[in-house]
Amino acid sequence: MNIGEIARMANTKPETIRYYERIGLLPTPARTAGNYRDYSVQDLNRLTFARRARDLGFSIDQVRTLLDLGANRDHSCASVDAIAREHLGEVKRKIADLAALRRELEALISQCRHGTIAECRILEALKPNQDIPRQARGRKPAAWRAEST
Amino acid sequence: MNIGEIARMANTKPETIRYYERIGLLPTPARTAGNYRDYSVQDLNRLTFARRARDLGFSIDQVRTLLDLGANRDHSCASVDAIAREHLGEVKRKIADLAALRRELEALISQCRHGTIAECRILEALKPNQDIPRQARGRKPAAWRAEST
DNA sequence: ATGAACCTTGCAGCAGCTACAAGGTCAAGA
DNA sequence: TCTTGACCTTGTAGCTGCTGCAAGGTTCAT
Repeated sequence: MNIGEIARMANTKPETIRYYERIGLLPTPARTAGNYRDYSVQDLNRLTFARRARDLGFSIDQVRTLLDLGANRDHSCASVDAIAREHLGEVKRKIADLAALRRELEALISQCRHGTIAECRILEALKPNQDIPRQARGRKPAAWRAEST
Repeated sequence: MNIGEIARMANTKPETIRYYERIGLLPTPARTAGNYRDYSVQDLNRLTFARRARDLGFSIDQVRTLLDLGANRDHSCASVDAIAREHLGEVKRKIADLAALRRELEALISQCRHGTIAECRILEALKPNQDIPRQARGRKPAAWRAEST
């Protein structure tokens, strides 16, 4: 198979495959007489595995490790489990972070009174809160000013 | 204020501030006799605003727009609202993608039987499904893009 | 023979910083 | 006064994971 064929089969692109080769995630393939990359079924399997793991959000380094682990058939799969769990942990953390973010944004947006910029609560809420002392915040907005591009 | 002081006050780093200046997010500041950057309170406010917006996940471009919008006090704040809503939409989409991912990972991990690599279900599940008969079972979650923040 | 559709290499770019290196400046202590 | 060390300056390269482009080579059909 040439690079375009394997790319279609693995649902990816030639550029990505060459990139994977460059960073050592895929072995350097055989070459045809015309210097085209010539891939085997093993190459396709390795690439497909890598793509699937990437789609699940594993980092390139994690994919590399998973591929390496897969080579030792007698080894315990505990390390595989550990990598998956670690990744799951990261995903959960990201979800929590984004959920907090969503709450903040929703609070921000819910304050919009659809007036002018001068009384915009969203911008207010983003502002440095140094001079919000006791009064309502509308009074000293010149504290920050944008100058143009 | 020199760059280190303003950095501490805005809870960021000199490198970041110089970067913001380079990309035009912050204006070029005054300079001292010794060619040190010399920041005003306005600079600090602008930077603090930018950092807060960035912490809430707004892109640099969105921050730039928000800052520009903030300059026209008479303008309607509808565009500010729109940007915030758009960002909220992105955040929600990301949360949904990550939630799908989490379910897949949990399914993967729950299959681990703690045996050898040869019988590892996690690796199995990641493998090219070329010998999974006729059921087209190749779906993947929405192509989510991992990112840092 | 010619043209399209591929392939090759190398390099630049995206976001949003971060981390150097090699030198200049400044305030404090001996 | 001199020296130390903590800052500052510029410029440049690196991070992740690709993606795109340019300039040229190959293959295949017509």
